[in-house]
Amino acid sequence: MPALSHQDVRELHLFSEMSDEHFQMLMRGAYVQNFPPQLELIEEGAASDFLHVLLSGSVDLFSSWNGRETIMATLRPVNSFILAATIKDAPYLMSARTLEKSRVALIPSEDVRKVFELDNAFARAMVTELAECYRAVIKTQKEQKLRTSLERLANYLLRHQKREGVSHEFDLPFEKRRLASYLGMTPENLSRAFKGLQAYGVTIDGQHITISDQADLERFAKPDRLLDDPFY
Amino acid sequence: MPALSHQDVRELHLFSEMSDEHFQMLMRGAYVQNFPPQLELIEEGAASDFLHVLLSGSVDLFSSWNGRETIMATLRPVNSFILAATIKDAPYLMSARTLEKSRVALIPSEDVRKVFELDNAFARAMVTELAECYRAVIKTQKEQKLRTSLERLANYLLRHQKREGVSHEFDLPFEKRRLASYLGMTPENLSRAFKGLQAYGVTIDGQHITISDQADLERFAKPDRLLDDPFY
DNA sequence: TGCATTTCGTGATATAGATCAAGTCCCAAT
DNA sequence: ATTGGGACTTGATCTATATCACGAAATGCA
Repeated sequence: MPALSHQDVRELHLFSEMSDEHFQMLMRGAYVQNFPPQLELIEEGAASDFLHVLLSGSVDLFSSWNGRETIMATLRPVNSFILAATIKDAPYLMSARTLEKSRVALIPSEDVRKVFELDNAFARAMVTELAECYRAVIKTQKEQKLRTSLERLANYLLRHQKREGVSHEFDLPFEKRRLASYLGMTPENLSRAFKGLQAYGVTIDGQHITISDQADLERFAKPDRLLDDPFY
Repeated sequence: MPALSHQDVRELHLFSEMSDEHFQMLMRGAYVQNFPPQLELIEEGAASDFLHVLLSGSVDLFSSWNGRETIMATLRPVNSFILAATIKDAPYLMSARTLEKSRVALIPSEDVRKVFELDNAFARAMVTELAECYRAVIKTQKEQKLRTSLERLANYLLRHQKREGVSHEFDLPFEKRRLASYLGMTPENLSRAFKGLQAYGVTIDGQHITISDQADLERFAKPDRLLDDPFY
């Protein structure tokens, strides 16, 4: 594993507090790989052999049952994923695939569990990480159950706007079919939803979004810190 | 906090591995309270003052937004709840209310965070607990997104049957209106779903369920260890 | 430059489930 | 015994969203 990637991993909260010695133990068996787009990294049901850390690119977590499939989350760098399966030594509950060309660090699960027993700072960082993951899923589930697709889109736009710095114009970060899946709706309905938001001053041209009446959109979207604030 | 309740809490995996000294530190500020049915113990958005441990009775975790409300989970004793909010010192993401007369142990969040820093075994137990909670939510979300209401009911019946020992007859553990909410559907639709399952050999008389054709029901329900096995 | 593929938009229709409105049954209090 | 309320059922709509079908636009590639 090249030293540069080490540094990226080390800077993650999950790994930043542990001792150098234990970090080296983790890195010894770890390696970094470049994956092409649309490659399945993980299949749900398989044993968790590696803790994954996404260094660049992006990754979807998805699940299937009885021929149906749904996207559970979309990950951006730098972030670890499937920590819970790794630490419990349990099968993955979700599959993962790259969306674009991506660099991923693979750390053997066995090493993670061993170092977890040795390093108290690592164990504590894991508590924080898992608590954050837990809360993120709860927020997603709340949003899915409590908001209509139009409301989810409106709030997504407001969140994205905030993330990018508060300008009234910005571009969508990925294609609409993926945005649709991420928001739990079909591409067709996403089209209609964008049309529906025109009534609240949202115009769209290709990937480019313009929010002409911020107050009106917010009045409709009713953003809520317990659902939309990433730090809560 | 009476010694008997101490014992119940101590036996939870979360508290069983820590030192006696640190357990006493937690129990010193803790107390047990009896609550009547339908009492709101926690309101979402509030600061997390106490880690809760349900000793007897049952509790619903639910959320609201914009006048809508949804049940996120139903808890049975003995279990802790809102651990993630407590350890992150963040506001509750869900509200909690008793369903029946319930005994709950309240442990000051500040003490939990303090002991978490001192006791390594406690920190590690927390990792396990949070990983389990995380996986439980993921399973719920998968089930909600991938299964229809009829499929959810069918699988619920199979899970409940297994939990109670594999008899072909059993009683529902709570009233149908609550079961409906738990399964993410309306009471009306639950009625219709029960009728729909008659085609697969399920008969219902009041609270009493009879599964006359186990194989047929399983063929329809397609239970999956990644969704339905509580230990995965 | 031109062709093929994919993405996007839009209308028509289908479907799962919610909501609304009665009506039945059961139980508990008077 | 009578009454009243709650839980449950059932049927009739209503609504959000999915699915299907097709044409237009954009994109990539030879």
